[in-house]
Amino acid sequence: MARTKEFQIDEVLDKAVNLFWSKGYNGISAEELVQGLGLSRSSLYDTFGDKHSLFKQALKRYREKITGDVIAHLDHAENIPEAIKEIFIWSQNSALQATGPKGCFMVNSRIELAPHDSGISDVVQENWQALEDAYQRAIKRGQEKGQISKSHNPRALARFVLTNSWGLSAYGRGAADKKVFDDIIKILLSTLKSD
Amino acid sequence: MARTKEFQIDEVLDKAVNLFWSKGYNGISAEELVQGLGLSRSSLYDTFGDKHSLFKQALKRYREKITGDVIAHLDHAENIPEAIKEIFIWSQNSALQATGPKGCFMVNSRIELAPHDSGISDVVQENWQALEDAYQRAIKRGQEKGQISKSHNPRALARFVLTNSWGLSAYGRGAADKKVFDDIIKILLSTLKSD
DNA sequence: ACCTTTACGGAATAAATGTTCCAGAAAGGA
DNA sequence: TCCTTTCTGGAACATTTATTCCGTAAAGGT
Repeated sequence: MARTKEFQIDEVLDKAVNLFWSKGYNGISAEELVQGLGLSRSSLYDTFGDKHSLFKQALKRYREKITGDVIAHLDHAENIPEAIKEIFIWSQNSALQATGPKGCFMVNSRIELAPHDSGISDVVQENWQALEDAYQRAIKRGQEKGQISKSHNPRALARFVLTNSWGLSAYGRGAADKKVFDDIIKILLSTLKSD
Repeated sequence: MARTKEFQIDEVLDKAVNLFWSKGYNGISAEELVQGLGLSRSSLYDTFGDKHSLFKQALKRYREKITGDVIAHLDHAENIPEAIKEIFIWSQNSALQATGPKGCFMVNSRIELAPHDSGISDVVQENWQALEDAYQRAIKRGQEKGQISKSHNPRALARFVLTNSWGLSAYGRGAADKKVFDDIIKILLSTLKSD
């Protein structure tokens, strides 16, 4: 055997997620990545391949960690409207905090790269579908429990919730007003419950 | 007097809008701009300044033409829910067409640049505010006419509509399913009308 | 017809970007 | 302890990028 790596792959990948999430694929340079990730150029290329390959791995890591958590939250929820509200509040908090990357890494990547990069588009597409399915399952259970209106089918409502989530992700990427989040969350929940 | 320009500034700006809208600020090179705009490098820099300045002018042009049209449409509308529906159908059509830039140039720019570029952020911010105000005016008239539910105030509903519009803009930037647009439009309009 | 002003085309430039390469050092097994 | 493996730091590379410069040509007013 030989020398072992001086870094944890997942830790570096988490840093890569934050860097790409914050500045985008084209917005960050190889030099900034080397600085931000804290390992040498050669280790970076040996371990993760080129910039595009690193980006894709970071995107997949986000899919597992962040999106995975949201899906788990929905799948374990008892009170569905409350669970959805919590997800939106979480998004609101991250938008209003001074530090940390803004918006949603998947939405950002879809907008920056999806039209011209089918490899990235595939990852982003799977992420939307997984979320749509998770919302759909949760909303269906919510309807069976009488927590959510049955005036629209679960699939359509899932897409509706997700569209609002994406809209707020885009909004939260710029100067954001808490009142806008409050308004959206309030109306969205009243739409889910009404009937 | 001296020689006159061989191009129309606004025509070039329209082309610049399409190029930046399609590939983003960092995604397009100066070389591609020269090719796509059809004028020489020196004319380009003499007339519009550097790349960043050209981008800002393109963004402002979009604000006048595209956003301006939407606001005018809302301000002249008699049937408000119908007018809103038309705007969303227009967005749907552009997303489903094979050609042409996808999504909304303002949303794209907010996501790519707003967090790190205050000059661009200002333009994007003004665009959101102008649209929010226009939706607010229209929805207020709709409520007075009995076309729109009064269970939420016009400002909150305006923000809600705009968030859905932005969510669909992000969605429409990748592979888009007509059924998703149909679902969102249907639920959004039923939310506006219900009481 | 001339002269001033300004657009034009393209070469030229300096900086930044993504990537590779190499020599040395460190780790662990034999 | 030695040897093999492979990680590491940094120099080096080719390419691309954004921008400037300059000689030439064209337009319009006098």
